[in-house]
Amino acid sequence: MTAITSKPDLQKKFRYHHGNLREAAIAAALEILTKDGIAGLSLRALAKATGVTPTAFYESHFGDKDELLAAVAETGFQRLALQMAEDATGAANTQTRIEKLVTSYIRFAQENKPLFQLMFGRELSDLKKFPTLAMTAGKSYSLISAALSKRTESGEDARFLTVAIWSLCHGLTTLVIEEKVKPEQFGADNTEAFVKKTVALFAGQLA
Amino acid sequence: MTAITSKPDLQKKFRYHHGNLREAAIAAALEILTKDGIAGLSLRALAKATGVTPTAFYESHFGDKDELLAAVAETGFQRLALQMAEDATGAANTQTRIEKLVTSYIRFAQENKPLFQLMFGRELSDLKKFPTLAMTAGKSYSLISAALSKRTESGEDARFLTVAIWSLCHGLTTLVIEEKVKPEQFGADNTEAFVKKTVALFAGQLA
DNA sequence: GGTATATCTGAACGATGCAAGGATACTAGA
DNA sequence: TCTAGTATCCTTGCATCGTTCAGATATACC
Repeated sequence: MTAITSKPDLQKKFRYHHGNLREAAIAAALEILTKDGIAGLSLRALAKATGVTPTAFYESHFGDKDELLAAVAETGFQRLALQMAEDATGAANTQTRIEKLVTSYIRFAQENKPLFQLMFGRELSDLKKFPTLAMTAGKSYSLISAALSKRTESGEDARFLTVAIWSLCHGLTTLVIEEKVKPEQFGADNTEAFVKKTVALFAGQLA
Repeated sequence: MTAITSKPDLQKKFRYHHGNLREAAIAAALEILTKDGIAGLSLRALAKATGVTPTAFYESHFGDKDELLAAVAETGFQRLALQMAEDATGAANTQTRIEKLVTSYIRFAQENKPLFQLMFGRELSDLKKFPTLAMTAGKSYSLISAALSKRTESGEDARFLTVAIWSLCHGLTTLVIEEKVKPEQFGADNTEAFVKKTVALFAGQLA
């Protein structure tokens, strides 16, 4: 855990009855998520956690349960981008930078499985309804893209490589999380070694 | 569509009231799935479609709704493996065979989006509960694996390459389906061209 | 034909997301 | 400081969901 969320006295600017229910709801949702998974994340459970009635979230803060989930997912994307940026600092060259980014991505998914499932789940599928979410979600994509743009001059090739690496990264992560692929199948002792070996396949394109 | 399922008179071996409700339920579920998505696939809707009471599925055919979903997903995996095998027949070499397999995978997901979402969704996450499903799901993996084993002698490297390609394949598919990545970003006119370009990255390892 | 068993029905329970209208506490203007 | 206005929250209630349980019914077997 090591809750990143600061104490429940966030901004008390708009403090009426509860005092910033929106932020409290998101924080409580993240806790429930790690404890009981997506299935346990009901509005009633959330209401009990925040000391409020199940219908208190409507109209004022979230128009919908999906809007709430979108807000939670958005903080998830922010954390992911943050962690990736941190883990990739001080990378010697493009290749090791990509390695670190991908490894960080997988680690985040493993340590925050339900949150990751929510972020890429089906309930938030139509991004037209959540434009802010779509923007935030693009941050981790931008990190990979930025790492490549240093080496590849042609915009065309850079975009191609970005999507390819980002696909491989996301695919491996998903398959590992859902246990469709087990680490034994990697042909390597651990995930990190596999990632290194995989990224090495792109080495020719990175130089 | 083009229902692969043969007429509703499957095996009438165990025909009691309805006559092979299990197969009828799966067939109806596939129809509802393509029409209304996973959200519309309720036991009550399924009951109405098969002319039966919502509780008729329990005990005798499926112990659970998840068991029903698992059965539906299993036929999905069967169809996927079948389509991939068909699409990859007559491939000149390993590389084009991989290309065709990956392209077929993506096409299946695009043409059967809700089914694909169910197959790799979160509700069937713990495969320990559905051992048959896990086996069937491995078929498409085996196709890629088999395509590679012709060229790579070392089992170690073959497994590594299989997971890498299968990850890239699944990742791209997922991102495209959930519209996290749009075809414009491919740097290519269509999906097929992108796949070819991507697989070409592995070319050095395939020869 | 009679009995056992597999299969299906009917009613009901608890939980869910959500809509509508009333209550309450905060803010702002006088 | 008092009052009006509004944002926030509560209460009640509805439709739907998966699921359980007791009983009805059709099929299979002898």
